[in-house]
Amino acid sequence: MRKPEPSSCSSSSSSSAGKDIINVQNSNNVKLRKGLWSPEEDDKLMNYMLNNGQGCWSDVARNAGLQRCGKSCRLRWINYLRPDLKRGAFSPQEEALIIHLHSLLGNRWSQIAARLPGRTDNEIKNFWNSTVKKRLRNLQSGSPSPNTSDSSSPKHQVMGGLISMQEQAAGIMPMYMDSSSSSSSSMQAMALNQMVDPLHMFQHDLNMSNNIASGYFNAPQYMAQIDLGGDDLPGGNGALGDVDIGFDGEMFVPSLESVGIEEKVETENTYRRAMNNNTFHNTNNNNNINRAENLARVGNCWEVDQELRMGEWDLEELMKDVPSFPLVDFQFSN
DNA sequence: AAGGTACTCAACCGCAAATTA
DNA sequence: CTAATTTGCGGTTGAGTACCT
Repeated sequence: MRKPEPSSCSSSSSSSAGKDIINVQNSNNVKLRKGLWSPEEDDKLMNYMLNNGQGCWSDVARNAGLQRCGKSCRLRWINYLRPDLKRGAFSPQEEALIIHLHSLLGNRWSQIAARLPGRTDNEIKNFWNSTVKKRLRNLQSGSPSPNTSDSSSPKHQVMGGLISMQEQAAGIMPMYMDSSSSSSSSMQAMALNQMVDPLHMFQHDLNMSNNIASGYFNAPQYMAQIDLGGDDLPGGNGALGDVDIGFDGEMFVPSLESVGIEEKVETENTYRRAMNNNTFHNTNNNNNINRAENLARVGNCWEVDQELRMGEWDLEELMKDVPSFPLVDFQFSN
């Protein structure tokens, strides 16, 4: 282990992370550009990657004729140019899953991103830091989120539902809501997550919008195979509203004092096992296989069977019952 | 319409792990 | 085995933009 060379991408020629184009020199006196990528640079990198695949990133930068360091090329490809990237706002399911995964994984953005194909760790990190963190803060202070006032956008409808849940939660379990430390943030998210169960959201979303749920699984079939109605889950009573993501019913809030992480995970696992065994595994179709192959061909950064480990406990074991998104792609038709 | 504030997101930095020579 | 290099990650910054007063 050693520090990177001063001439590398982390050159201290500028402390700005801003978007001005700044030229720095590497050890070969070749000027390296920094800052925003031009469309021409994007084209060069895209063409090179599609034709040659991923190799050593410094070679990519050189061979593609880019005056960028390899690190910059890698970042640009992973966060912006990769053909499998999703665009647009996070779906309610993705949002719920992020909250859920963050409660399990903390700030391990790359591992969270690995469960959300088409999303990058940077994207998720930004989403968390700007949107979710703010909501947790509002929850902590008890003040309503400014976002809740905008009920016109679908995203805000969903998150408005989230907020109202958070506000309910704030009165119930204030002990989890009073610190900005990361661990406490995780606890907040966990507390939140106990009510914002992604599976519950999946189920409700399917209930109310089978007509728009498309992609790799058949929603009506799913409903027929497993009875996971809101009444079956500890997070809801099945009395679902028509706009918010179904939190307007009364909430069952488990005692947090009595539910540790392991218990919580096991409780959730109980519900997820049936789901995974009966539904998701049956949906592994050719689309997914081909997609995975294509991604491998262009050097994609996530792997379907990525092995996950965290600290001293077996992350894979912990995560095995969390729906794996490579098997379920939420694409909504217009 | 103008100025101020809040928010988003692309891109940077530093560090550490992994890999290669 | 060691040093050098590459890769990957999480934290942070700041320009651009949307929203508010």
